[in-house]
Amino acid sequence: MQLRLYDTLTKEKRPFTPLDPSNVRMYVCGPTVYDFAHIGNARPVIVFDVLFRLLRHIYGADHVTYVRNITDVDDKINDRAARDFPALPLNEAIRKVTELTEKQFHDDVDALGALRPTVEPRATEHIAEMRSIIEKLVQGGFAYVAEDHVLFSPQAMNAENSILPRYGALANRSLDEMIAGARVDVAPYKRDSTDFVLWKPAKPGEPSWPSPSGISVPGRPGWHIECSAMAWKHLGEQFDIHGGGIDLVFPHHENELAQSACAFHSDRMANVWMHNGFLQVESEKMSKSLGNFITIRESLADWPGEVLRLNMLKTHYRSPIDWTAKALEESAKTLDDWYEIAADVKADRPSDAVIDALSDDLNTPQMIAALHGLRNIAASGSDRDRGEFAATLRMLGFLSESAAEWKGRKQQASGVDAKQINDLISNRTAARARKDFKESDRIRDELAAMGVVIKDSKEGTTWEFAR
RNA sequence: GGCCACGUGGCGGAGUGGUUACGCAACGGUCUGCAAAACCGUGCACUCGGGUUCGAUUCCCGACGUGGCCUCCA
Repeated sequence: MQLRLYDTLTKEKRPFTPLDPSNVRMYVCGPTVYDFAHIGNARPVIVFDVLFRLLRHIYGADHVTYVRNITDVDDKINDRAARDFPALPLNEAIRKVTELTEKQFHDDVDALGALRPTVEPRATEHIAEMRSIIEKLVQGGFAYVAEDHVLFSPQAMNAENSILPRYGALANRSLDEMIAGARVDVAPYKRDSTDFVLWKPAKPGEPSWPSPSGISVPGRPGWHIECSAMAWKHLGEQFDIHGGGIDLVFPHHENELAQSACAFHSDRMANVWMHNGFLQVESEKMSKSLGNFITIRESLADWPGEVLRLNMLKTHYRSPIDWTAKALEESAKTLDDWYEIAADVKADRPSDAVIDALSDDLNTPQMIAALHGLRNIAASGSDRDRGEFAATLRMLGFLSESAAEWKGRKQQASGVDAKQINDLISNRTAARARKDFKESDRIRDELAAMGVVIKDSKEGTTWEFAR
């Protein structure tokens, strides 16, 4: 089935045609590394990992380039560095914060079953590219220097009657609306309220670099220019897919698009703009003030990463998702079942039904329905059926452990001694053999109190942990 | 205030102009000393009001409700 993707810019689902099938290129906005990533940050990581895997399946693993940046220059990083490492010079403190946070982020997303992107560029290593784009924008008349800042002018962009896209097209709003809706104080050096910063002077002690466009004092980049620079360096002037959270549509992606299109005199930056919906926790917006702020790290203490992964995919990526304990329990139960059936099976080839579901704009709920179908066939079918089920799950980033490892996690988490359980079960079996059902039921209750569920079958008694 | 998205059965959640989503829970059955597990089966739906249509949960208009963006945010 032909891959179809929904494009935020044109607001339609349409067939995906790569610019170059031998090198399909995708850029996704990554983390700003100043603290543990939260469960909301996990959504784009998982969603675009699934897309990455699908593209690799369709075009070949060596023919997809996935770039996810790391933003390591930001006020929040500076604040954190000053707070956590007050004794160090700021630059050193910043490096400590970004290195530590980057490691945390990698550990977390690895646990979620996400493949590492092809390239993970850091903003601070692309200052030259940023300066180069800024110079182009100033020379082209789209940006100007004012009080040691460089500002981009959306008005100038829209005044030019050429192939350039209209500023505001991605967020679907006009410049007039933005001017009318401006609610922040406009900096005095801006010509228009809609102008945004490409480069600004650094405060003393902050990380800084030589400025572009003849500005004599050192400075630092604005937020949006980073992504334009990193995408250009690693994917070229135009590429196939640009992704991120829906909250990035405006202003971040609108501005990125404007910068790149104007700098390269291009009608587009990416062919498809994809945005994942927001995540709520137990029907409430996640926020520090509500106290329902959940980090990936905290979630991983309660659930295997694959449970979080499956849970995330139960909802279509563009819809809002309500993150609840109930849903997680359900996901855990589903994975227990899948592990039992397929974890120790030799993988065959992935199922077309699942590829087809994903090819329809990443319809992961449909994909899961297809997985349930494969599961039922595998449970009573041939080794080949189980091989197909296993291969499909592995392609999607599941079944990274053996069935024993998976089961062992729960035992470990419960702190219960396996030998003690087996002894109790032996005693119960003996009691049942002499028809002492009062005693056998007592033992069963005792095990239940430990969170152990008994399963009797013709072959004997097995047990597992209840959730 | 402006812009946008969404409103499906007890819960989660796809999809479709006329025909089964899927999963969890529930209920019935098989099995069992009784249960659990497993397996088989069953029921339950498309916010409201108009319109278009032979026919709308699906298209259009309106109302109500929920969420998002407009400011750092995945």
